[in-house]
Amino acid sequence: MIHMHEGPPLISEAPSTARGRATRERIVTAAAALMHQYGVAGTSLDEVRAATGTSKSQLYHYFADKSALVGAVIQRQVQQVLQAQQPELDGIDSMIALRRWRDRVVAMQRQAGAVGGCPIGRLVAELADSERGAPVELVDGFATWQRRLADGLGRMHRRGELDADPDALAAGLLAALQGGLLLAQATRSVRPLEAALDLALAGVAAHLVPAARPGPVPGRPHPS
Amino acid sequence: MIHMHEGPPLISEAPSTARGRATRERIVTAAAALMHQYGVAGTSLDEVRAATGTSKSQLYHYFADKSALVGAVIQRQVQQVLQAQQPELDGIDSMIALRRWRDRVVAMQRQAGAVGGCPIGRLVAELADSERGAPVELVDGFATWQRRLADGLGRMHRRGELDADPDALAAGLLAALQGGLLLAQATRSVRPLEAALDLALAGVAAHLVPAARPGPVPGRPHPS
DNA sequence: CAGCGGTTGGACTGGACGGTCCACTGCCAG
DNA sequence: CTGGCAGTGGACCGTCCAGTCCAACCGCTG
Repeated sequence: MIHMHEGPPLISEAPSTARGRATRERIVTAAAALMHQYGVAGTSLDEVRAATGTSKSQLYHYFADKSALVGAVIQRQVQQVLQAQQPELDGIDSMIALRRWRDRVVAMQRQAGAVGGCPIGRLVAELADSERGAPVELVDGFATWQRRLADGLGRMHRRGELDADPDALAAGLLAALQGGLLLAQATRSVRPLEAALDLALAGVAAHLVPAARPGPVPGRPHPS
Repeated sequence: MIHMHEGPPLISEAPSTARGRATRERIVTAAAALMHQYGVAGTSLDEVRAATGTSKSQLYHYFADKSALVGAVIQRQVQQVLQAQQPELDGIDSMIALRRWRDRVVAMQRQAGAVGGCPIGRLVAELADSERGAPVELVDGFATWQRRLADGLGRMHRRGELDADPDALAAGLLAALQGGLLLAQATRSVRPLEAALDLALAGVAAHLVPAARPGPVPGRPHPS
């Protein structure tokens, strides 16, 4: 079981030369790929070493210990995932944009051979501990991801097009994505992912205020 | 990395006395609990041994190797999960029944301290391999779970109350549940689970045929 | 009570893995 | 050219862990 460290720095060394930075980068990249495929526990430092053509001392030169390396991998994956959807994620304030995002996510998964779920999701499942929960970096990753979704939804809400809590909808969408990816990974097919996202999108659409205009929907107060 | 075995039996011994069966049972139960909490890789056989007050030779008397034990744990967890929702899962053929199921699942998670996701989900995340996917037992577990949901939905569909593919809806619901549990585990709160299920339920409701109404739905022959 | 199969205890082994240590090399500043 | 420091190579250590082995034990049946 790997526990994320807490407390004092433990930042190990930040490389000061270009070569050093390149090596560190190479290590994190390879480690991220290996851990995505085989899991954190299933990836040994020797494998990372072999995959990068580095030596043991370099790993420990740039990272205090394995959990520090895992921390770096987490940061990288969070950044990577968010960046990959950046364009579609930025301005989700209409059903059309939401569908574009859906298509993008599905396409990415299909391109990846419908194999291997969300890197963040996998890390959470593996690293979450009953008493301390998941590492903060991961929780934060989910949080900003959800916020990005909620931002656009919030705009729709403020425009009076949506009559539900944008945060809850965003959480639901994110959950649908994660669950869809999990099932997709299990069945090695994108179908469950599509089903999950479509169902969630239908749920969002159900909270659309029918006409921009007239009168409140029966039993559902119209937002100011 | 643990791989599930395939090929020849490898069933090890089935206990023939009551005492033997009790011991085997004790081992599987404890192993399931440990693996749910710490993951498969994070649970050593020595820990299982200690938790059950058994000896190494007993573990290897009843299970060929660790992966056989994992297989038994999987079977147990699948059965356990499905059984826990049996009553609510059995006749999901109305929105009311669907909500009852939702409430049941949320209550179970809340009771568990909003900690630790779905046992099956965790196993899938940890054991799924890029090239061979998840162990069949797990995929089957998901499949029967989804079928249970789809059965009720199918009845609604045949009654003309639902205008969508019951299988896709079931997959979406299951994904929402899994994703919701993952987020719940990360944030240690049931909120995301509620949000996920509510959104999915809204999605199902959106596919309800407006009036129960007489006569065939357009384009969809009414079943005899 | 003798024998036997199912069951149990626990020492032992070989290898994997995280982590340490020290000697060396390349690069840049003075 | 040279001293020094970031960067590198890789042998080595202690621990953990899956899996092996054999000697005992229990409870049944003949």
